[in-house]
Amino acid sequence: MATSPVPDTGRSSDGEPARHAAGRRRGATIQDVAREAGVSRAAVSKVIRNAYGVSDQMRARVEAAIATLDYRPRVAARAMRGASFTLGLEIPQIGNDFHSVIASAATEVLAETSYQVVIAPIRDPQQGDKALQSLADRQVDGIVAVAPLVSTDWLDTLAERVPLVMVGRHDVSTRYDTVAGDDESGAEQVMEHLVELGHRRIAFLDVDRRRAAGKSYISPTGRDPHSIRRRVYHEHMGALGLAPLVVESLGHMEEDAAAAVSEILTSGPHPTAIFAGHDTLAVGALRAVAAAGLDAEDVSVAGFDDIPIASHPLISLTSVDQQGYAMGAEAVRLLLERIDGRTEAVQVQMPTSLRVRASTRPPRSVEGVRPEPGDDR
Amino acid sequence: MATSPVPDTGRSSDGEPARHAAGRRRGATIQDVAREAGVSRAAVSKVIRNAYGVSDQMRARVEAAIATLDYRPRVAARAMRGASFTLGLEIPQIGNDFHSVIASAATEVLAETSYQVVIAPIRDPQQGDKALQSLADRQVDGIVAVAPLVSTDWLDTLAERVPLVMVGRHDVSTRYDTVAGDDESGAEQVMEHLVELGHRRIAFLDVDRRRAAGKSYISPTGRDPHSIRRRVYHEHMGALGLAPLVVESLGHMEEDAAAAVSEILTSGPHPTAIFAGHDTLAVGALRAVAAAGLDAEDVSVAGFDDIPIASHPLISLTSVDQQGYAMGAEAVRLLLERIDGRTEAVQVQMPTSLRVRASTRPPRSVEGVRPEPGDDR
DNA sequence: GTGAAAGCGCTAACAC
DNA sequence: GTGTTAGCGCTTTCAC
Repeated sequence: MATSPVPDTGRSSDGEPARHAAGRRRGATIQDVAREAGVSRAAVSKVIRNAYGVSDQMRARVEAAIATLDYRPRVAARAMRGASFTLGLEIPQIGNDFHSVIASAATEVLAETSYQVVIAPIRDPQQGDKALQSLADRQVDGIVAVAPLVSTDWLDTLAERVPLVMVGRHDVSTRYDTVAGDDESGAEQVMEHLVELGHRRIAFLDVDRRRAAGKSYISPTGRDPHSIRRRVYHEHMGALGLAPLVVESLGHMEEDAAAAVSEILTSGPHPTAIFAGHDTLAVGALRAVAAAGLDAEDVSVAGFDDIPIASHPLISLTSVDQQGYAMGAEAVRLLLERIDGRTEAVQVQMPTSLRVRASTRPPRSVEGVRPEPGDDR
Repeated sequence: MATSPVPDTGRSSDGEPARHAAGRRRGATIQDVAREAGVSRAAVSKVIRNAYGVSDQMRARVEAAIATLDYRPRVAARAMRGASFTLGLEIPQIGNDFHSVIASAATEVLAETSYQVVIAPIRDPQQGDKALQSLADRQVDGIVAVAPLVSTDWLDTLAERVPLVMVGRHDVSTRYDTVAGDDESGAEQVMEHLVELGHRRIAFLDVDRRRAAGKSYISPTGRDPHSIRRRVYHEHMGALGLAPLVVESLGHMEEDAAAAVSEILTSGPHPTAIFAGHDTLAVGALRAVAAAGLDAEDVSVAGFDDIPIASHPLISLTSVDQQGYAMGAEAVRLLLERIDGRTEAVQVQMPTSLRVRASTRPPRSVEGVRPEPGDDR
């Protein structure tokens, strides 16, 4: 491993510096190092890979040469024969706090290994397959993807080529692993909480997936987190004899949700509580509620994921904690296991717990049980 | 470009499927495609690169073969000869909203080109050089980095190897471009605003950079955004004959800032206003203020960057908008220009404007001019 | 323990 | 217009 903190000139000891078309200097190659150290290329390769069969003396010479030339192995060249020592992380939206938490966890776990992470954002939700595919083209040694909008068959095929772990999918595949929250029980907790507070006109805020996904909309298997949360909502409403009301946002962004909620708040009687499909939508809902001059007693809002801002005292959003950080860490751990040879598929489900905060209150009209306005941090 | 949405088996038409050590199937190669189409490898290469000199007939045959085999060029192999068609984006912290905005912008601009983006998070602020270096090792065709903690010399040397654009640095290098906000005027606007409201005990909330950076602390050139903001703060306080008070957070995270601010709020007389070095710190400060049961008339808070949550009515943070999205887009544009051959360095400075919101109020003790509590969205 | 040789999959000259 | 050739920098047998 090179140690010099400054990239060197890459000038090999015995010749002119290699240059690229645009006059760019190229770094030293394994050949240069071998020459400098007076050994063969293979010997250098062994040293940098920590492989078996190098004498201490040779190792020292090679390491000195590496330091002198500030040699750095080209990942592309290594990837052609062996591994790239790179793991790909695919997240649907950069800037989504829940995804960020997962990414942070992954990055941190990987910091203890010799793997690098590259994050590939999906530029277009319809193109989840493209993004995953391009990660595979990049010859990463494994992929963690967060809830991509692709079919299980497609993933199965991809998994034949590269070790794969999915976060936020409940698929039971034999070829890749999954890590997901217990969406069923999480959603139940939300509904029970709202009902207990006395709410009856409860809306579910979801993304209009058909429009968000566009033409290549993947048929809902019913096993994705949002379908489950929505189904549980419907079941509870049905069981109580209440009329369901689904509010559909045009996208996953806060402003999309705010716009959708604004609309229902200004047109006639509105729900007294909103169960949002995830926290970013919930925060957008809060935006609309506050902008309309209303508060939690007019319209309570609950979310899912317990993103960091949810616990902010000024936001204080009731949400379902599904341990995003642990999910990300676990996903990476599973991936490393897979790279290491495991072939049986594993499904992990994280327990959920409801964090009750100030965004959910008994509706103004009802004499319900006052919750303690406790903030859990 | 292959069009089949599903990765195929990669079985070449005339032989057994290539397999990897771990029994992983490998995809078709350019050789397989050439065989299938009955042409040479070079011909296939020309077709996929859209290069000059291919007859329509041959192009059709090749494209059919590509589709049949679901051929996908290996990025690693391409990178060894030509370009990787990948741009690297280096952001200091995944999950920081300002960085996310920049990353989104970059991703969006690149979506219109044939370039892919990979994001490399810095796992350790002390290791900005490592992260950049590893992006270079990955043979990306260019790099956009957000305010890495490295010296200009180091960047100059790196820039000899790969096209480079820095965001949030005011360096004037001859070898790489910079895009930065007008930190000087932005900070002035904040200070003038706070003073005009009647504040006199104004604190500056900054990250304790020496501790955050650790041993490899890069000497402050004074040209980085935070040094400038802090200097302007000191200048204003000095000009008014006021005693400066710098509150130092242990890190860039919201909770670090909240902890630091909590401390000064509970120990004796506290400032009536806090100018935070960036919005994440400001949101953390608001957390501490709210947790202490105080509001904007007790302690006003202003930030820098105008991250999306700042405009949330429940947060309503006064902040300096430096057009993060435009910065990200501009950085990518400059990088593409550089890849295209430009060699003169360019420095872009974005204008700033203060978004006054509810988090800054006249101090309770003062009869100042009430600002309009306008929220700008 | 060490080195020579054979590729990995692709592109860029240069022949034809 | 099309095919042939020579590598890019690395890893990996397999002799020595």
